Amino acid sequence: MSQRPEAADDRAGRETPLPQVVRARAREAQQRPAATAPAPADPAPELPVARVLVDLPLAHLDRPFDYLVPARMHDTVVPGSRVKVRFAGQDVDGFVLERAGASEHAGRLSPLRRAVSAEPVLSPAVARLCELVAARYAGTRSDVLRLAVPPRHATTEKRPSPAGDPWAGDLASAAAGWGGYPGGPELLHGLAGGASPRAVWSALPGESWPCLLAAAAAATLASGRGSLLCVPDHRDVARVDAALSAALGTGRHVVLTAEAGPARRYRAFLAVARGAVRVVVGTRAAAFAPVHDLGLVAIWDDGDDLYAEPRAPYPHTREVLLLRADDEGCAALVGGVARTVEAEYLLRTGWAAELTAPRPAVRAAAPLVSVTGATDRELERDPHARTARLPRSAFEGIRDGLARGPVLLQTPRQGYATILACETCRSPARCPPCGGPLRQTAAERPPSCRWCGTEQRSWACPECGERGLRAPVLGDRRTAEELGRAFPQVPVRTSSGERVLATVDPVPSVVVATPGAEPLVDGGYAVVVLLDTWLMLARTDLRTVEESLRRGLAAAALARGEADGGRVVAVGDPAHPALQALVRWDPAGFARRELEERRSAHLPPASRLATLTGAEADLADAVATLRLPPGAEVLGPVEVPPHERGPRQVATDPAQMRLVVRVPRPAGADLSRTLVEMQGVRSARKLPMVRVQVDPVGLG
DNA sequence: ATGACCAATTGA
DNA sequence: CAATTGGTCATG
Repeated sequence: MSQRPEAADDRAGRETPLPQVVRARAREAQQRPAATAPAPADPAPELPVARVLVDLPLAHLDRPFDYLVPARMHDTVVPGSRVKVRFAGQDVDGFVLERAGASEHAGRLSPLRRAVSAEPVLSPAVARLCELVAARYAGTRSDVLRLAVPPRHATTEKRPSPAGDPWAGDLASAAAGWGGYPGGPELLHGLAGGASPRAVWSALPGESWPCLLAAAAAATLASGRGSLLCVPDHRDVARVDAALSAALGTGRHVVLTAEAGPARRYRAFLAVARGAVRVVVGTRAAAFAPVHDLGLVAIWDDGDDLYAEPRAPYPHTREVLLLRADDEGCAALVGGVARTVEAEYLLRTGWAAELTAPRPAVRAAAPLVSVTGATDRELERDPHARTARLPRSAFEGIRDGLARGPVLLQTPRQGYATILACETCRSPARCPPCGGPLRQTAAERPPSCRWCGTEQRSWACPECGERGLRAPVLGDRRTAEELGRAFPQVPVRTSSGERVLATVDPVPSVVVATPGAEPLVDGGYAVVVLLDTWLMLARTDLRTVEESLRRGLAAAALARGEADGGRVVAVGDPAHPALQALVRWDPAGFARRELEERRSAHLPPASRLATLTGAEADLADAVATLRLPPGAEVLGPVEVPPHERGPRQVATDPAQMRLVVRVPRPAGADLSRTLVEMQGVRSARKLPMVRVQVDPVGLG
């Protein structure tokens, strides 16, 4: 520990300069008594070699290293356990991949420094999965391992996991809900019989999908196999948790989320790793859960952006689960009310089968959807509507719905609320120099750009030439206040951000919610109003149209069916394809068209794409060393928009630039391989790293 | 990362 | 000539 200041002194030249070799010897001599070298290794009698994956951030060291297992660690050092080893002069953490009788390595092996515990936290299947994910996303196994294995909690490890009989799934009680889907009962029987079907499931609006997921898990359990169910957030986890308790009884499944806190999280993880439970529900971190005898992976609403992991190498939960299904040969279920283009691609390639209800059943379960334009002329007719800034038909819809039950208003998130738009054509107002959104900061000031701060005194709409601006949406609180004045006889509540309501009572009331925060209501909403959809639909990147439809469908699916009087009013452009898909309740058709567009635009999932981010010179250098497969294109570099940059840039930092590399989908593995190779070379040569993201979610 | 080694470069 | 710097390589 005392070497560091001395080394600094050496560099500062306070001592008489000595030849480097002499200095190194001197330091070594000082170090030897301090570092209590363990007694000369007395290797384990059997399998004395441990293959260890060392936790290092360096791309070129992403491979196993062999160590000698001292005899006293023989029982503790099991495959998948944690160890500490000496590597390049420092103590580092590692996982034991396997024990071996001999090493390929020619040199002498160092002994393991310490066996941390005998708990096999990294199963062979998960170790393979980490390798596959690292390869797919051009990252390192140690980065993926940080996502896959939760931090150790020693106290929890000492306690045994409650062991029950993990088997005996009950198929009969759960089968009912799947009867509404042709192929559904067959899916369940396949799972119960040990088969591994793969399906993209378009759930009916209002479907009690947690029960169907639980039924699938129960069927899989009946075949002696485990299940892994991923859902977007902890509200959904709670619903599936309850459904699993109903289907399996208590103690047969476990909840795995990061929110639970380190002790509870590790406790649940250990129960799975030890095979005490074989059914897991959780959020994106659960995708790596070491479920024994995995028979089924399932993901609900795979278009939710919560599935995009924000830490390197930025894997997507759906892709992790699909890699796993391929590797472990288990069943896969990709379900949702909406359908992502990636799910559509699974159908197109024949990887999965389609599981959809017949058209009449969809019609019967879906609410009646209408679209209304938001013209000021309509607003003027009704003073109440004007106060709430609602089109008249939406206002009337709310009034009509309140006579029959609760009404839901979905408003864009608060972040959207301050963006200005053209008064005439509703195009979002953007800053001419940088393209950032314009906003009004104070009533007396001219509008300014949120990215570069430039004030715009003489803005004119590039679409229609008009000069008028309007603040299109009020925040959800303000909307709620104004609705409260318009409908004083009913309660008005909000659900958004920090205060999300899980449910509301099935009585007349108004609920204002942001996307993803809509409360559930028993029996469904009488009316659902989607406010200002044009605002969300006008955002720049390609994903947002699909995303808007997904959110619209999710809210609309909470309304009663048409036969029960369920109505949905969407405020926006009736000609917009996303709103037409909503009116027809045709998420599959929309996904098909969207996939076709992506294909012709050479965008994922029809192509595989990676972004490289860094200083311009480093990018040029990096891309020059790539061995790109045939058909590859390099686009850019362009400057990274200010709002996407990391926190606080020093003025002297070179501008962050981004370029895009794109290849046909079959060459995706080649692209990832050459990116890994490039990162390895850069890391070994101590060159500045460039950030690599394969198929990033929010491109644009 | 850290450290070792080698070759080219600098300095008196 | 020695000392320094910079690139490359290995780390078990």
